[in-house]
Amino acid sequence: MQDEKNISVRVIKRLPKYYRILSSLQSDGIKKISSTELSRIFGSTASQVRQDLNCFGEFGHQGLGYDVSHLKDEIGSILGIQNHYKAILIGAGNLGRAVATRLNFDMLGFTINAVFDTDERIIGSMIRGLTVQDDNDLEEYILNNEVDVAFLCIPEHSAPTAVDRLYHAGIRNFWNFTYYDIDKIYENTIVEHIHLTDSLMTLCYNMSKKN
Amino acid sequence: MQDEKNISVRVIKRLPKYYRILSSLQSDGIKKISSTELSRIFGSTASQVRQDLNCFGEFGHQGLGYDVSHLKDEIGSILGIQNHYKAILIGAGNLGRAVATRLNFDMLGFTINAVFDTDERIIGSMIRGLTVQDDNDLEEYILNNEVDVAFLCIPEHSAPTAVDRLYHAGIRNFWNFTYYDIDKIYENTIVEHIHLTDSLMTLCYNMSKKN
DNA sequence: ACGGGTATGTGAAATTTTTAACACAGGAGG
DNA sequence: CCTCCTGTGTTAAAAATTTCACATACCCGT
Repeated sequence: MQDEKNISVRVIKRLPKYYRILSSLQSDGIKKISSTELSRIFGSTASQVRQDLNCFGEFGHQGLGYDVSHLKDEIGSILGIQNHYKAILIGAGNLGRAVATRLNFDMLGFTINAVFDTDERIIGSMIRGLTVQDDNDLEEYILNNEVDVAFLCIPEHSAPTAVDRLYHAGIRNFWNFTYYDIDKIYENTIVEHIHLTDSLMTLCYNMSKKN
Repeated sequence: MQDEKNISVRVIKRLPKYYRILSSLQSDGIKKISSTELSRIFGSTASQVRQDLNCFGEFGHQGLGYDVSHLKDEIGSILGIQNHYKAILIGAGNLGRAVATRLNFDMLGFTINAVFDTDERIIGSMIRGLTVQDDNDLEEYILNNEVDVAFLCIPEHSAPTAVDRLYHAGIRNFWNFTYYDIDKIYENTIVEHIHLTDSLMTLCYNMSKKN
């Protein structure tokens, strides 16, 4: 691919939204779109759209705009969703189940191949066609199966122990719903966070400011 | 409070993390902290910490640092967590239950006062001491009870209808787990999003880049 | 009471990010 | 085949954000 060194985090964070919008346009049967129109849907400026896309190559046709389908595929490719990384879900409580059932992973570059929990009442039950396994069997599973990433849907207090086990079993990539600062503690990890309470506090601020 | 006009979104988004860190320090019995030490925990620079805090006033003591407890309270006050906004939860599936049970709302400026769902198998069941109500009774509830904000934990396709009903019943603030662009469509709304797939795609990108 | 050491508050510089401006490629129409 | 028009790619300016640097305030020990 192009030289990927100088792409800012800011641009990367916008790519999924472009991808989402383009998918939607594609479903609606729209073939072409201009940066102006795309920026209107996105909620930004045409300049920014062109600037963003040009980080990765020239995808448009002058005087004509962008081919929706092609641009979607290009962005998908930049994001790496063709990879189908193998994930395991740690924690099969409400959050774990919500994550597993809500997202269409096949379209997102991931597949969940196993689910683990410590709660004996949950172990053995089914989630999306997978049997919830005993947390004690985690290391053995990782040893015998390729695992690229762990989705951490466990309570806050379980995070340190769980991460330590996962890390020592060789896992380096995490989708983390807890506030435990993995990449501060362990070398060479890639971590993406979902911070629910941070989001809620931001909402709180905005509501308070309004009144 | 101070003049709150020129505070950037960037600064606001960092406040919850400061609050979280300070709470943790307080639990550990730490009374004072310097901007340098705080920045180390946060993962930023001492300058940024001081710059951020000075947006809202002078909370530190020169040569001494910041009083953990006092600073925490100040930031909490800026975020408005003393407000205890009245929330209703729309959708009592896995995600709704996860949100309701996982977060300690009392410490976050919110209380969930009612839960609604459309699924007859779920209606009548309990979540955190609340009985899940029939979605059809939504408007009546809002008419008779003060409601500040709705937490949208419903499937993607239900969002347009649900938001339309909520908006017309008078709700203007949303914590939105769907991709439905409320503030693009309805005037005068405050919306905070949790975009799960966007986060996952960012993770995908970072993993792909690494290899 | 006084001097040394520490860490804030702050204004200015450096950097990053966004926006504006425009030359020009490519298609459509005459 | 030529001209007009649309909308990209790109360079330059503007705005925002982060970092630097330092004067100054305050505590502490002597």
